Amino acid sequence: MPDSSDNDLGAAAFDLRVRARPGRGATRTTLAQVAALAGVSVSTASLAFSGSGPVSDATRQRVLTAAERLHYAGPDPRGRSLRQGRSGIIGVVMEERVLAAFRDPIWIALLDGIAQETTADGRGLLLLTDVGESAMAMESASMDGVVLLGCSTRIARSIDILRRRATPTVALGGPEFPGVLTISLDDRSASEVAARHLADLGHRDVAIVALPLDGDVGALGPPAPGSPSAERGPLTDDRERAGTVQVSIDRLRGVRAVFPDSTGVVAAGSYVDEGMIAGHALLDDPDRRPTAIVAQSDLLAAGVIKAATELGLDVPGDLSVVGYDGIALDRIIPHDLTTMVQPAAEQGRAAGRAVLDLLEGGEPAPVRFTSSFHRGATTAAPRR
Amino acid sequence: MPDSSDNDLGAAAFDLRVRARPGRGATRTTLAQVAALAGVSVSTASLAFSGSGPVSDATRQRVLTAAERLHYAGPDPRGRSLRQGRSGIIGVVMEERVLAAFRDPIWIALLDGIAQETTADGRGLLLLTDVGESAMAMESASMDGVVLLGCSTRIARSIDILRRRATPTVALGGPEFPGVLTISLDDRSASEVAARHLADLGHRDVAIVALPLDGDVGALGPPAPGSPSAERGPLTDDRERAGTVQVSIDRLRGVRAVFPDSTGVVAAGSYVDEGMIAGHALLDDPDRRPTAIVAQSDLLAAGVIKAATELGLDVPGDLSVVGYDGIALDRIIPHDLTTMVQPAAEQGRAAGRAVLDLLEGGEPAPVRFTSSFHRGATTAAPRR
DNA sequence: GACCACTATCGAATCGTTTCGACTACCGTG
DNA sequence: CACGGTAGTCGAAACGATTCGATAGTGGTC
Repeated sequence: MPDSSDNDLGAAAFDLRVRARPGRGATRTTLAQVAALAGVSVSTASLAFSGSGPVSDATRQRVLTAAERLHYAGPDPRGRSLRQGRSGIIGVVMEERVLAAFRDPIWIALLDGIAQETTADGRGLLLLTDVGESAMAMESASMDGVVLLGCSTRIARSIDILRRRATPTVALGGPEFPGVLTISLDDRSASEVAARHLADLGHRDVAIVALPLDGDVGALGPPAPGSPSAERGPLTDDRERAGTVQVSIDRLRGVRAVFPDSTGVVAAGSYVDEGMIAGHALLDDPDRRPTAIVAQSDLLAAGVIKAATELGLDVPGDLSVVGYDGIALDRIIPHDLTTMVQPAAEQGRAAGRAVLDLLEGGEPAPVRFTSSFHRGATTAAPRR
Repeated sequence: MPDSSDNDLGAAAFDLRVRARPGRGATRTTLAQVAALAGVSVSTASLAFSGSGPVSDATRQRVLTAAERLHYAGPDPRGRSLRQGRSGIIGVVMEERVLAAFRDPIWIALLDGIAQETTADGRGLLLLTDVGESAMAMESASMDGVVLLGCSTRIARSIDILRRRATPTVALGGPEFPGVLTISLDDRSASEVAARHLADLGHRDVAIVALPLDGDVGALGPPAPGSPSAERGPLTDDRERAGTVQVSIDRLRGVRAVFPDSTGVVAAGSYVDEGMIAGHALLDDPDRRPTAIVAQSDLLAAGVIKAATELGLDVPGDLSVVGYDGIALDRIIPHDLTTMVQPAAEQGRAAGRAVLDLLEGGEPAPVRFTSSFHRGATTAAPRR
C-alpha cells in the first residue's frame, strides 16, 4: 500500500528539475496572474492574501481559488520584503564553525533562548557562522536585526555595516561595542564568589584553568584549523595583559581578587579534553600540586576532574574543583560539580526580546545577568 | 588606554536609536543618492559595486568615495534579491526546538556539514526550527534552497509550497518525499551487521532500545511540551506497525532480520537519560535479563551502560551493548563502544552540495551513505 | 578618410509586492 | 430627496537594486 495518499505531491514531482532551472521554462506565477484570473485588480488580490483592509468574502474566495488553480505559492517574500523594508529574519553571528560553536552546551542554550523569543510569527534565524575578516555574508544578507553571539572586536567592520544600515543589534557574551546593546553576565564578581568559597574552606594554593585569552576565537571554541593563536600554555603575566576575550579576562580578575598570585594554564577552548590536558599540566608533578583548581567553564572542570581521577587523586579529598556555567554535567562525570550557574537560556531570551524591541522602535536597556553559586560535592577543606 | 582606537564606531553611537525607528528620521541612503553625489548614473554606480561590467578606475573610485561620504552600506540585499531572484539563503528545516535538536551531537555534525558546503561566498543558513503545522515561516522566508533535517511527513504542506516556488529541496535523515532529493543512510543493513555481530558472539537473548517510533518528533528529540506521543514504553507489535519514523523503523528491521523475536523498549528520545531509563526497564529484573542490548543510538547505549553499571553489571562481561552513530562518547562513558559509525558531517556536506547543484540547474543523484562497523570493548561472548 | 571594434556610460525596463489616495456604489438618516 | 459615511475596489506610485540595449567617444587599420 503506497503511503503517499495523504498528500498530493506526486503529480508534479519532476517539475522541480524543470522549473528550478533559472531563466528557462515556466516563470513563477505572480500575484498579477492570480488577480487576472480572478478578475480583480492586483491590489485587491494583495489585500485578499494579507488580510489587511476590507475585502468581501466573495472576492477573497475568488482570489484564493484562482491562486489554487495556478498553484500560486503565496506572495513572494522578495517582493514583500523590498516593499515593506523588512524580511522577518533575525541574524545570529558567530565567529566559529557550527561544530566548534555548539560543542559547548552553553552556546546551544543561548541560541535556544534567542530562538524562543524571535522565532514566533513567521520569523526565522539566519545563522552566520565563521564570520571572519570578510564580511560578505553580513553585507549581502537582509536581516531585520542581529544578535552577536560571543563575537570579538575582530568583526568591527561588520558592525560598522550594521550601523550604517541602522540594523538593530544586540551583543551577547562579548565585549561592548559602541552603539550596540549589550547583554552581559557578572563574570567577574561571580568568579570572585567561587574563589572566596575556596578561600573560606581554607585553600591557599589555588590554580586556574583559563579559557582562551585571545586569538581567533570568541569566548570559547577551538582555533580554526591552520590559524594562529588560542594557544594552550602557562598563564603568564604577558598573556594576561594581552588578553582580548572579555569573558576569560573578567573571570580571571574575579579569582585574582581573592588569590592575586595564583598560577595557572590557558586552555585552547572550552572542552573536556582541554580540561584534561590542563589538569595534567597542573597535577602531574606531585611536588607542586595545588589544593584547589578554579576552571573557567564546567567542561574544563570536568576535564580537570577526569585528569585528577586518572592520577589517583580523590575529588574533593585531595583536590577541590569549581567550574563555571552550570550545565548538566551528570552525563560526563559522576560528580556534582561546585560551580557558578549562569542563566543561559534566559540570556538568549533577553537578547531576542531586546532585538524585537529595538525593531519596534523601543529603547531597551542593557541587561546584566547574575550567576548563582551552586555548592556541589567537588569542593571541601584541604587535607592536612 | 581606551581600546576603541582601532574602529570608528564611536561617532554615531546614538544613531542607532534614532534611525532604527521606522518611518521616522533619516531614510536610509540609496544607490541613487550615491550615484548623484558621484555624478554618474545609477547603472554605472551599480556596476562600480558589483564589479561586473566595464567601469573605469577613476569612476569606480569616485563612486566609492561618494558612498563613503554618505555612509552608504552597500547595495541593499532586498532590492538585489528581488531583481536577481535569489537571496543567498539556504534554509534548514527542523521540526524541533534548537535545544532539543542539538542535544544529540549527530545533528550538530550534520548541520556543520551543511554549513561547510553552503556557507561559502556570502551565503547564510536560515534555521527554521519547531516547524509545525503552521508553515508560516516557510511561506514567508525567501530561500534559494532548503535542506529538510530529520523531518517527518507532517510537513507535507510546507513541502508543497516549496515545490510551487520551485525551490530546490534536499531531505536528510527523513523519509522520502516525492520530488525531493534524498540523502539516505543504510540504517537497515547496518543494524543487521551489528545484530549479526552479537549473534556471531553467541548471543541469543538480545533486547532492543528503540528511538521514538512515531509522534511529534522527527527522528530524534523529546516531545514538544504538552504534545502527545513520543512516549516511552515497551516495544509492542502494535507500536512497531504504527511507526512513522523511518530511522527507527529501518534500524529495527535490521535487528529483526537476525533476532526476529527480540523484545525491547521504546525511548522518548536520543538521550543518555532515556537510555538509562530504558536500561533499567530491561535489566532491573535479574530473572529476565538479556545477554545483550542493541541500542538505536550511541547516547541511548551510553545510558544503558550507565544503568548496567549502577546495577553492578560488568560490560561486556555480563552484558554486551552496541550502539549506532559513532559519536565521540569518551566524555560520557569510559567504555569504547561497539557501534555502527555513520559519516555524519559527510552526509551534511552531501546535502549542501546537492542543494547548490540543484540551484545551478544540475541534476544531482540521490546519495546513500553506508555505516561502518566499529568493534569496541562493549561486546563479548555471553557468560556461561 | 571611412569604417570597425571596443570601452565607458547612460536611460529605461523589470523584479513582485504593498500601500496610498481616489473613486464608485450603496445604505441610512435627516 | 439630498447628503454624509462606509465598504469594496482599483490605479498608480513606491521599494532599491540589476540588466539590457543604445549611445557616444576613442583608437586602430586598411
